[in-house]
Amino acid sequence: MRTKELASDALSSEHQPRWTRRKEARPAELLAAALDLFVARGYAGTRLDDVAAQAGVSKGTLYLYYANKEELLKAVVRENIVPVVADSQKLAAEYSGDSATLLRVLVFGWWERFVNTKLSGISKLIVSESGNFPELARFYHDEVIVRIQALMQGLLQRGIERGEFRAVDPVQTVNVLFAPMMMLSLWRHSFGQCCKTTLKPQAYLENYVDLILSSLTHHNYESDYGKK
Amino acid sequence: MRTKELASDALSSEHQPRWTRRKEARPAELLAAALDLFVARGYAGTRLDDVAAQAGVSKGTLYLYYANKEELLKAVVRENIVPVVADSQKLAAEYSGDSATLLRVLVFGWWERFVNTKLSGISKLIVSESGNFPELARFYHDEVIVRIQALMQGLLQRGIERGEFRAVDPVQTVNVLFAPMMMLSLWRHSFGQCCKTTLKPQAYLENYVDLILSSLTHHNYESDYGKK
Amino acid sequence: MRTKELASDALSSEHQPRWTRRKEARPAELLAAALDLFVARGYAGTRLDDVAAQAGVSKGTLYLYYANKEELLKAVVRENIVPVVADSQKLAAEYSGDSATLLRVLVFGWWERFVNTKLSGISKLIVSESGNFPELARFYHDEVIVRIQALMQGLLQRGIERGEFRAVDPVQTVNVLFAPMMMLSLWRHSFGQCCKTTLKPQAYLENYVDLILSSLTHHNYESDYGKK
Amino acid sequence: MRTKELASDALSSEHQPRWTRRKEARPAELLAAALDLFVARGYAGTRLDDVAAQAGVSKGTLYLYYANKEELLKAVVRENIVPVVADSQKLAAEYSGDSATLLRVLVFGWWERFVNTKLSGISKLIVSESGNFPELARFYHDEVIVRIQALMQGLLQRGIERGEFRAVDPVQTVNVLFAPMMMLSLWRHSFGQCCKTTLKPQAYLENYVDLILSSLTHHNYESDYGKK
DNA sequence: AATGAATGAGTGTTCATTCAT
DNA sequence: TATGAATGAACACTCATTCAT
Repeated sequence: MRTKELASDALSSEHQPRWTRRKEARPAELLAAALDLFVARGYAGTRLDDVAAQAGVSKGTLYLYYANKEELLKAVVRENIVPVVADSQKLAAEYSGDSATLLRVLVFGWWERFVNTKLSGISKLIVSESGNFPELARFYHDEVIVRIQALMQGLLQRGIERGEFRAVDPVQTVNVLFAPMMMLSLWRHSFGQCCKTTLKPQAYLENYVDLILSSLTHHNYESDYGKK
Repeated sequence: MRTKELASDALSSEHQPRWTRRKEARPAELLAAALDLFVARGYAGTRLDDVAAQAGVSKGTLYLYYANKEELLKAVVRENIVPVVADSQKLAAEYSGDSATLLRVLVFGWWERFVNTKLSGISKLIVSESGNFPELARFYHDEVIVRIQALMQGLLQRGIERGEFRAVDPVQTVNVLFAPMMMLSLWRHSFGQCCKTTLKPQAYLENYVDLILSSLTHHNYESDYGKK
Repeated sequence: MRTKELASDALSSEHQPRWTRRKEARPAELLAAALDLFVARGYAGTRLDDVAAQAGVSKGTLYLYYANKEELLKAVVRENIVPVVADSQKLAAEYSGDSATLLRVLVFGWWERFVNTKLSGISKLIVSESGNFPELARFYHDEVIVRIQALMQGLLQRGIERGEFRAVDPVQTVNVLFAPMMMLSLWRHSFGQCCKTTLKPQAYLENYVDLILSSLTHHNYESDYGKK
Repeated sequence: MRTKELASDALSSEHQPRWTRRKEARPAELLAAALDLFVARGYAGTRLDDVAAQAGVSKGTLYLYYANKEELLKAVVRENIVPVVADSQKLAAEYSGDSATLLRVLVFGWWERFVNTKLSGISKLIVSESGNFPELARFYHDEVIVRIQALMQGLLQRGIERGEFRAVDPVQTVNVLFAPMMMLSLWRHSFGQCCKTTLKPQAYLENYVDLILSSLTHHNYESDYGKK
């Protein structure tokens, strides 16, 4: 084994044999397979045999990269979450137009880059398995949900400050604003898979934005917030 | 319960019967135990041993009432769902005041009778297991979700007809209106269990109703709906 | 229930109410059901639930009459075997004609009263379960097989003494003579149930008798028996 | 094997590997263990734990090779049956002497290579379990019984054509000829195991052949066959 | 680095048996 | 005598994990 390593090191600068390149690619393939299966069948319903098979490796190989099933799940979540937040934050920071449009852009951006993607399956997975893996849920909550909500909260404050939105409590309102996005993610991976449903994402999102904006621009509405 | 225990304690020193004939009570006890555990640990994570133990019977007894684990799950769902819909519909039919107040009453009614109850755990369960039990999800969708949405849709139409609400597309809007309620149910049984969260149900619901009503009463808002 | 019993007692001298007669009939009904099911499904494959159900009683009742499953099996065998041997022996004792005809009569008698009857299922059952219930097999061997072979042996000796049959070793020959009868019983309850087979009982028995008689009446055949 | 054991003994004081890679040998070992136990205890009475233990592996290993208990049984039957038929047919094809001797050779050949072997246990097993596994019985019937009977039928026709045997109906007679062989197989694995019996295989077979030949060479016997 | 044969604890399910009524 | 609810030991089968190669 020692000699083998030395030999391959010696060769690696000249040409890349297939297995060397795959060495780095393995985790990605494994995570992709795991993501698919975890989302499709849930944690318990996913057999590592199948993950390995779908990734084109043997079951033993899986254990070279991930200590056990739980670690694999954590890796799936971690690896897929990092880009999400970064994307969102960049999107928000770059924008400089009016707040209503920014809301629109954000919402449809999330649709394209998250909800309409395998990534939304992770939300579903984490919600489903939160009972068995609380730390994972906490991780996801802190790394993803909190940040997105912070983003939304910033948007609300920006709109209020610029006089575009009426004064609402940004902290509490954010939870409500967040709900339809989260539900859309869960819906697609639950009832969306097995029921004939009237919910059409585009129309749903249009209505969602419409509802929010009509509310936020309703300057003479007397909410409870102002009074307290 | 207290008196019962004392009474049986007084007698128990002589001999403890292995079991008591309680055919009528059994199913309810079993379903209660199953509901608790399914909600807490998910389908796969729930052992029938534990369900039986929590119900105070042996594992074999479980099979006298439910053919297998899946049937037990189905029974849990079915038995707990029937009253929900009835309650909701009665609540709506009885009301005759203004639509805004009706919305308030409905929302806080659901909170009290569903979301703030074990029943919301069923929603979580069904969403989580929808991949493994699509029929069950379909059943829940058709029996619960669709009916509640129909209720909400009726409310919207009522408000529009009475001139209380501006004209929105009732069919699409309903999906958005439904989202925060559904999310609250899921949230309580996922992140609500393991994360420090700013989400406080009462405030959340207040804001939710506020947001909706401010939108629906914003008569001079130019939505896309009216234009098409 | 109390009054019912008293009433029926009072009436019982005049006519037999159904349940009183059934009290004595129970074991017979149970044995009949058990015979059917044991034969059809084997010992392990027969559930006492089904035996009870087919006999029209509850499972608990079964245990009032038979201590356990094994005892039930033994009873099935014992109860059904008694008449068999008696029948056979009476049949043989009564006959006074020529030995060839006696053989014919015996063979076709067994066919009618044993092989072509549920009873042959018992043979199959005992052979099948001999590994698990050796005592039962021993019992059957001693009570049935040995006696029938004794009968046949007597027939052979009678034929030889009367000069109708050539001299053969009665003890050893009997085993061979017995084989086709036994196999017919087993065949009907095994391959006869599931295979398209050329074996037709009537023709089979005709050929069997034919073969034996042609051999036994072959006086100038030089067998090994005479020489040793 | 000897050297291997010694070598491993020398090393074993340090650590005993949990298992050794023996993929090629496993099926044979498992089938041998299964054959033994199925024959000894019947299908239901055989625990896969025991099969695995007797084969020196864990229960899980069994499932690497056979999908379930039924498949294991089928494999036991299939694997052991193939050589039987081939042997029989070769034996018959090679012979060129007189038919009586051929009969003798065949009968004692079967004794040595089948009846006096574990293989006869399979017959017993299949007869016993024919009710639960009809397809298996059918398979055995078509692959083994039918072929052996065809062999015997050929022998009869050969003898008749060569004038060595009197004219009998080969089709029906074969069933009778086959019976004593089959019964001997069953007997050995049933009553032969638990009863003091006069049946001694050698003498039994001698008498069997004797009976058949004396019949077949009884040229002036008036059977029913010739008359129809 | 990669394999895949082997493991064994764990769980759903069955069913003979018991016993309060 | 009869019931049938309750039991619990037993067993087939699964699958995450290990490790010799």
